[in-house]
Amino acid sequence: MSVTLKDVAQAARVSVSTASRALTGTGLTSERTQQRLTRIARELGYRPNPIARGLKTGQSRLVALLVHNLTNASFQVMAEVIQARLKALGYQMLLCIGGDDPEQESDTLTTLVDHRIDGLIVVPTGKNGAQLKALSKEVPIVCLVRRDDATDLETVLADDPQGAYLGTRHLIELGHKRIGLIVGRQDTTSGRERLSGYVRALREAGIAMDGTLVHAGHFVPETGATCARKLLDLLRPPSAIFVANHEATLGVLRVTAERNIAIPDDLSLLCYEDMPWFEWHRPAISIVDNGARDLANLAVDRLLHRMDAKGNGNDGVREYRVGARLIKRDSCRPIESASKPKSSKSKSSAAKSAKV
Amino acid sequence: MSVTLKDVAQAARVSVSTASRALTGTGLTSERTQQRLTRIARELGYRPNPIARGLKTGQSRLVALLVHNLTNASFQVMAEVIQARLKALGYQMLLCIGGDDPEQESDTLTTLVDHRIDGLIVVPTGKNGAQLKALSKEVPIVCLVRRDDATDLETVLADDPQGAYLGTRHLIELGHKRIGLIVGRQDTTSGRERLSGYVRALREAGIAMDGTLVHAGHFVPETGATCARKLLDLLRPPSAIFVANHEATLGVLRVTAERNIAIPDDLSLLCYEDMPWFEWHRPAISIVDNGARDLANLAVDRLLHRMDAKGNGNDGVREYRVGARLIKRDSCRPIESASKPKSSKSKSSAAKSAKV
DNA sequence: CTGTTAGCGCATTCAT
DNA sequence: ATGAATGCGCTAACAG
Repeated sequence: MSVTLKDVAQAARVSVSTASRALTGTGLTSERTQQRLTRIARELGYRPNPIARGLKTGQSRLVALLVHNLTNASFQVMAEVIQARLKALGYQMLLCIGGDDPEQESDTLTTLVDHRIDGLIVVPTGKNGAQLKALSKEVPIVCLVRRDDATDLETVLADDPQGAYLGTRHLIELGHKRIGLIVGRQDTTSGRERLSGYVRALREAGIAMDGTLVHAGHFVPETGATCARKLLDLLRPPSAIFVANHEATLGVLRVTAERNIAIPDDLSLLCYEDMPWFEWHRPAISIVDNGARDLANLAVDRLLHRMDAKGNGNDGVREYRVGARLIKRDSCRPIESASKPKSSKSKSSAAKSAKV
Repeated sequence: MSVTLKDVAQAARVSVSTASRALTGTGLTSERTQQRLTRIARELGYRPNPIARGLKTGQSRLVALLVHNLTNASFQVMAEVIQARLKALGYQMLLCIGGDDPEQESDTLTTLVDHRIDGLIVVPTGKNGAQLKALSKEVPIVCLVRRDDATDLETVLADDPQGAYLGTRHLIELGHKRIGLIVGRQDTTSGRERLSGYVRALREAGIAMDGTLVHAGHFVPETGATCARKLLDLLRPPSAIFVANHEATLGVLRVTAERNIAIPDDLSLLCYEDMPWFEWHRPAISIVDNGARDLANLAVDRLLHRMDAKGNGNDGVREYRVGARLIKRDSCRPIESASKPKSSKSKSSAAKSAKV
């Protein structure tokens, strides 16, 4: 079938090992044979067999990325960035989609080490800490976006406390007092941390926390719809909603569309994590940018570092943070007076009836 | 490090070959030893080494998917679907992103066969036909979404002629006579075919084709912006635009937003290929659905078929089509009279000022 | 600097 | 039905 090292060696009338040494570029061969072998290999169209090499060396030039899905815009850019970086380094990316399901994650994890991957970047569900910890002895692992609390792995996180704080403070500065929060599950790093940022901003502003304004839920659009309805059905609905659960954003938008709620006139809307179309949506949607691209790059950096410093175990493990940024667009607007909660409501219903 | 077949064999006091036979489930062992070995293997936590197995068998349980990017919504769902299907069958998916760049494609292709992938689903750039053809002798290949004209590979395509026809006819039925078309590069299957569908619908309706209304361009948002501007700057601008170049959609939206063009009042907009947010956009954007999910499923089906019928070469190669569907939402509206282009314009500006 | 030998983990042929 | 032996393609330890 394909041309092997043996073929090259024979053609060059040297032993297989000489050929190997010459082509792998260990300086253990004479300059001349080195060049000669390289030439012959090229002429013959020799391509080393990574499988055979892997069997010997225990390496595969395969690096896996395990994410929950590809619908989440952050995961998309991370996958693209990571794949590009890895390919440039001669690695192939094994992309796995775990669906945020612990069982699938566990499953995938084992098959991945079976395949002798050289490294792993994983967005952990958080339910397979023990397994992850065990695997980390076999292969360098970097956790991305979420921490797995049961482990002590190198971890690259967004600065969610800061991001949520930034966003909430922005809304407060615009005069909003009743700010609805739709946030991710509280058993995830980001879920907890974004809530904490929200709470801190409120406290700093001397605004009493109102539990009815905060909803935590699963990472699906339906969550957004359900929570948005609950918020808008409140006796005193919020004048702004901070959607800090990326996946829920579509659901929220659906509800505001259904109810003909004008943004930002009737309601200010701030979302977490950018999507390409947020900018073209009307109104353009203001966001807290989590820095997906930089997160991915940093994760690759850290992984490569650990892959180089091979065998160092979980030595010098660290947690990294990539700062968030507020990107103001057109979906948030100032509230003039804080003392007329009715006004906004009547205004919206007026707009509604006018439209019908 | 990890437990090997030898370990299992020793623990069971049998030879390695017996262990191998028992565990791979060739019926060449006694029922009893079969079960005993299975049990012991499980107890020891034995996991076969795919690398070693691959070296022997020439297979890897790896199937590659090569797409242009993950920004395109269709590619996202295809990647998700394909990965899910493959994993269920015990394959790992190698996701590669080629950026629609022939050189990258060629590069990736060779490394993939180096890795002895068992199958390949590829969205070809169309510039590496020869290579693809050669590789198809080593590994089953299915082309997806685009055909590579220089090859005769099994190919799964969307029914773009039909889809474009459907979309164009829809606009015509709404009374539009001047329909702008922004379509993909004409050196791609989809680009050519969508144009042809547009042309056919026009011809059937007895509408003369106006070259200034048709723009073909690269698959990037900028294309959409550029083309939209050209169309709107026309002395007699179109009353509807059919964006049949998925990636260009954002660019078109940007321009209409910039110019405060109301959709569908000032301009009807129809897009090709769905995106999750099209439904929540205001107005909700009507689309021609290319059936990404079904395309992916069919591609996997065909690939598996060819992988089973191993060695059959390019025998019985076929081209498959997945039909398109029109999904009407709110971005297209009927034109009452063909002779009052001014009316719609003044109306929209009235609406606009009313809102301000 | 080069050739010889061995072995990675497994599947498979040939014996028995 | 089982064991012994061979080799997939490559790298590395060991001689020379």
